[in-house]
Amino acid sequence: MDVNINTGKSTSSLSSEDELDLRRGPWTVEEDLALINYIATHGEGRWNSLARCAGLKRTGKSCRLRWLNYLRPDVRRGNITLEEQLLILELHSRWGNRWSKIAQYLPGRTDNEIKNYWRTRVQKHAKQLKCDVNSKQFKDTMRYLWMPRLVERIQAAATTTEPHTTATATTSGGSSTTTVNGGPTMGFTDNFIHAPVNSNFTPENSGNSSESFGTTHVSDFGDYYGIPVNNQSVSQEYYQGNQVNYGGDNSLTSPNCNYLNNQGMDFQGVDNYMEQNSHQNWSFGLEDTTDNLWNVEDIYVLQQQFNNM
DNA sequence: AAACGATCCAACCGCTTCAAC
DNA sequence: AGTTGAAGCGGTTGGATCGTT
Repeated sequence: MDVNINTGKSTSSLSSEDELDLRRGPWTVEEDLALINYIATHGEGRWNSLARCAGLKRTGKSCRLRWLNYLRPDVRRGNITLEEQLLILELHSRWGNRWSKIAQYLPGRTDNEIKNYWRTRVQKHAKQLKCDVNSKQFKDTMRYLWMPRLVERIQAAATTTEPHTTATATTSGGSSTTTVNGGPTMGFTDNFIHAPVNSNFTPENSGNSSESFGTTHVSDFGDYYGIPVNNQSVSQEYYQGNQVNYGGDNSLTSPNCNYLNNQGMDFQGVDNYMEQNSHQNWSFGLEDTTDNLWNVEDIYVLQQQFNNM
């Protein structure tokens, strides 16, 4: 029986693509170079004819995907940073699985990458909490626990980056600002964390090393409980008061819901900022080197809360 | 060292939307 | 208005890698 060496399929059941002897599966270095060189000369678009003209035995679709998700010079590699996590959570809470729309606000990140992050990390936490990722409980947990924690971690990490960078994170009287390397601060109308633009980002320095961004390692969340912010253990304070109250009126408060409410944290501010700065890369590389956001005790407490609802 | 399971992510698939004619 | 091809999008898959036993 004749078998197509690329697809492994019997030639008797070949599709039109197979008949053209189209390749599938992982791209080779030669294919990548051919695609890059062709686009460098002729530009992108018209993917089917591009694939033919470039001498690639691939579908236009495959070429487009390879270019957009991997070869494009501005594609950012490496771990999703804390700020990016925060953005993803916020934007997903608003738009759901609109990955490409979300990706528009994370320069250099592809919809595919964000989608993978969501499926592998966020859904994993939902699984740990034994609740559906689309349930109100989990969404509330994200909004009132996870996201405030991310904000704290961003601030804490920014603090610990000094004096390696000029990062500062201050909170006083309900305001919070973060500035790194003298970059512009985020123009949130409220007191959302002010993250700067990383104007130094290039594909070359976008490796896994957080050093490439001039920032320091962010510790595991388990260790996070000891990170002092403003000369006090915010996280401990946070955790001690960490009792989510689900009122009969569906109101939901938590200690760091206080962060949201008392400090006037209003995600309209995120909106405003993103509208103004969507063309910019605003991450400053506080890579989350772990997805261990919850420790065992967290999960237990949350499960208890869910069970009591 | 080997086997196994879990996790990650690049790539594919099918469907929808858009634009040109 | 209808058709067709290109592009975009979200869901899914499968192989590579990593961690555990």
